Amino acid sequence: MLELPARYDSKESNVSIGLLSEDEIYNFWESKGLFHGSVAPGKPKFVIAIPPPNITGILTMGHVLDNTPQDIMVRFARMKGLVTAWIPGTDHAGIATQNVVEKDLAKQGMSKQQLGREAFVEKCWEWRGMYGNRIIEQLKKLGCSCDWQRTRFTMDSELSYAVREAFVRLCEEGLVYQGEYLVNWCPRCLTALSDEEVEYREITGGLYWIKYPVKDSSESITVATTRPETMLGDTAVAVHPDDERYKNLINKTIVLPLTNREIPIIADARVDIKFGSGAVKITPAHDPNDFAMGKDHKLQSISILTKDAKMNENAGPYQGLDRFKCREKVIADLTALGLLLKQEKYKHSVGHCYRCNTAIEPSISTQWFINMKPLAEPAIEAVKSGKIVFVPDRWTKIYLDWMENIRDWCISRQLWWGHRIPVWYCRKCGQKTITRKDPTQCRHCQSTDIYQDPDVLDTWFSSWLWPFSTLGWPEETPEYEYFYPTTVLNAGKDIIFFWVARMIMAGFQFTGKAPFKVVYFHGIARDNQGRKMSKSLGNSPDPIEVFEKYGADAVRLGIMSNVPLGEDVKISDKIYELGRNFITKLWNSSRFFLSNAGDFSRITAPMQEDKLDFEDRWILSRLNSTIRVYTETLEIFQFGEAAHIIYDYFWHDLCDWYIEIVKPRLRGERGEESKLIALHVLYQCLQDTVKMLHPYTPFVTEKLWQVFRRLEGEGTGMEESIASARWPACNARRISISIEQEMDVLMQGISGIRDVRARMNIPKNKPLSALISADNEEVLAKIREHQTLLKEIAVLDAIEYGLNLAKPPKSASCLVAGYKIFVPLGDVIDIEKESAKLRTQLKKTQEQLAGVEKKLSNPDFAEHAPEEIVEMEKQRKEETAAQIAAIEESLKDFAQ
RNA sequence: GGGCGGUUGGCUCAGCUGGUCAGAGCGUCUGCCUUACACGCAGAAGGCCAGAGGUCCGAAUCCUCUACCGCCCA
Repeated sequence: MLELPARYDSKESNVSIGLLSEDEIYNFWESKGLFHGSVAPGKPKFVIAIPPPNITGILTMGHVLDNTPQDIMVRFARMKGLVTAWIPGTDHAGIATQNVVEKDLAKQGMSKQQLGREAFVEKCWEWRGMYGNRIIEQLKKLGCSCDWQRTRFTMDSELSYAVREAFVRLCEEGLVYQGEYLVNWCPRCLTALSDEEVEYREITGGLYWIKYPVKDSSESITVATTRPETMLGDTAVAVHPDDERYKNLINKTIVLPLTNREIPIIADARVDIKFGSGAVKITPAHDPNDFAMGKDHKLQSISILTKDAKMNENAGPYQGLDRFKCREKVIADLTALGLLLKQEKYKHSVGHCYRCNTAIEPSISTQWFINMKPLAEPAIEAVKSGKIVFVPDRWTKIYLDWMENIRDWCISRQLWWGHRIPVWYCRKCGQKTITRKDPTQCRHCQSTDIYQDPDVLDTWFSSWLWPFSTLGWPEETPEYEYFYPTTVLNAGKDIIFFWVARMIMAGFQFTGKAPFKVVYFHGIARDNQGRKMSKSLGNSPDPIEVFEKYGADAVRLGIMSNVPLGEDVKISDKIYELGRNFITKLWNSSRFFLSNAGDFSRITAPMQEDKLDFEDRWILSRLNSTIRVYTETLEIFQFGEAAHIIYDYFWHDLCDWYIEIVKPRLRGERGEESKLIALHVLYQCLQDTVKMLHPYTPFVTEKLWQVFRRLEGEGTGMEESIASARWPACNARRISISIEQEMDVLMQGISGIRDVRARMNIPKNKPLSALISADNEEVLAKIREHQTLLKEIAVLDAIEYGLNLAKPPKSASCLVAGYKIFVPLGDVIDIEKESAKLRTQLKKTQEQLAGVEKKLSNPDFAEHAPEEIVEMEKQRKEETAAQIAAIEESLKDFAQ
């Protein structure tokens, strides 16, 4: 017999009895190649392209939350017999990586400029070689069953080739353009960003009211602004054309304080009359709205900032000052001149760089853009028509809103690390050459005096190709042919625009197909105070440490059983404990089974249908109902709900009831055959539970699987790993509502008797006698049929049955639906407690009755409600009334 | 300013195709080391479903409004 330790330990390894640690189990899986999906044309498949974590990343709870559901889906699919491929990999994270490597260099007193572009990129590759796979390795600790042979990196040569192809194709179709526009500029990272890479945050700043004098006049106009320093770049003041206050000033000239530049007062309907003074300064070079207005009014754009947000030569005496320092100085100077009329606290949202958190500086520069409208069309259609489904579906609307108002995508970045833009400029003719292969001469004038665009492409420009670039596109490889389109995309709700939307567009644009059928959105990991877990807050525990303490299984199960669909999850030690406790329970129930099992060969024979006892049929019914509902729930991605389903079945049905009921049989009290049947049933229940749990808790289930397999021995057909075991099939013939109801009636009685013991402080093991009374023979007969079970579980030494029995004196009563149990207690009875209990019950039941009567006495109810509902209520009324009578009768006994 | 999500026992959440729907886990209380499990067992207490109005024979569940919390987009 195999003795297992009393507690499951995820780190324990005892190879001699076949117990492996989580790490060893993972190695076993890998060595068997279980996660590799082979191309098998015609065979059903399940494919997920991982949202590639970036190479600078280390595992966070966010990744756990992101990858666990994927692993559940993939393992579930694999066990259902589909060819599965979960394609892992990383992205190169242009800004983030460059920042990290630069920081490293800075420690050595070096800058990337000193190093030069080529050497710097070389450093980045080195860095990537050293650290770029950390997160991938950590995913293994989590248990992720990725197809590691298909691991990809966005800068692999094949994927770079795909990026190149995509860019050139877009150019060929005229969807890419270059131009000078106001873009989001990060003065820290020194690059342009797309609109999505800017995070807006509420800032309490100031609103400054500045008096601008009108030329050759005593008049003046007051503007209100949150950025006074930009007045150095003002090229107009705008008012609303209908604003009576300023009508007479339109077209007059302002002499701009501090610089004495002359600028016009213009009228534009976009000015908000209610904001500030109603007059706004226009700085086209540093504000998006002003930029638009400047264009329409053909205003000059005066840039007053350098790339790193210091004042430039256009700022005159302020040159060299940092933008915020300059603001202070400008305010001081205006105050001195008496031109600052008012200064008030003001809340407004300010864009920040999503990588370094620096306030974005809108600034004019030449960048590359994609014209997105044409790309959006099929992507909109696909979601509208249901070709692609979002789970939960409320994201559909958010997606469509964004798509229908899509703006062009700035794809050039002033970085060195990334895919360099494949555009060459000719110094001779000034024309551009855009090609799939690096050119040696200008396509237009054949000059060899050409140079490549220094910029690289947005990292997301490679990520949006991920579902097919990882499969070999643009080559029509067998992998691409078979695995594409993929099945599901799993995504955090925070990357819906960044990634999901763009991938869908790329799918249609480049492959003509939707890249996946379903997008499953999950929420964000939060701490128990509800704050988003983040590196900067330091409130995200290191998952690896948590795995050490609780086991990866416990973390997975804990988190997944607390995931509201598509909502954020509050993560705390409590939820790991939930997982751990459950796993211990699983472990111990298996231990219990094994300690009774003896020779496995006796219990793996086909089940003898006619020998099954009532409780055997009951638990098999429960098992099969659970298989059915659980499977269906997983199919629709309700992972939290599914976890509860399996939890309830396993803990409450199997452990609390079945195992307890069957213990006497296992002790041999009902003969060897009965024991074997019970063992047989228990084994099936356990084994199916273990299988069903495998997607959630892959390690412990594999451990148990190996134990079972060892004991079953060769030749029983057990797969070498649970990862490739067959998903339990629901045997519908085993499901019996009537058996489940019958059991329920018994359970109520047993609970009632236990309650009596608890109330009266009667030890569990002290046998009691009971009288069971009902108003019809049928009920009594049913109960009598299960009297052995009842006696054993409720610890009764005698049961008397009778129709409408009178309550014996000094007895406690349990009033169960359909029958009554009296437990004579003699002097042990605590009359006070017993009557208190009965009184509360009476009150409650009377309230119920009142409710039902009210319903029934309403003539409209009888008239409008469906017949069966009326019938049900009538029946309920009778039952409740009978219940009340019973309680009153019991109470009478204690009246004196 | 627009949109979305939430508001259910002390905490975290289920339930929301309207009629035993008021549930679970944790926490609390009582009693148990009952030979699988104290990361356990048995039992109990605790909410009338944010507020107001409406639809309906009937609403936590549908509609409207309000309040508060959170998020997204301008």
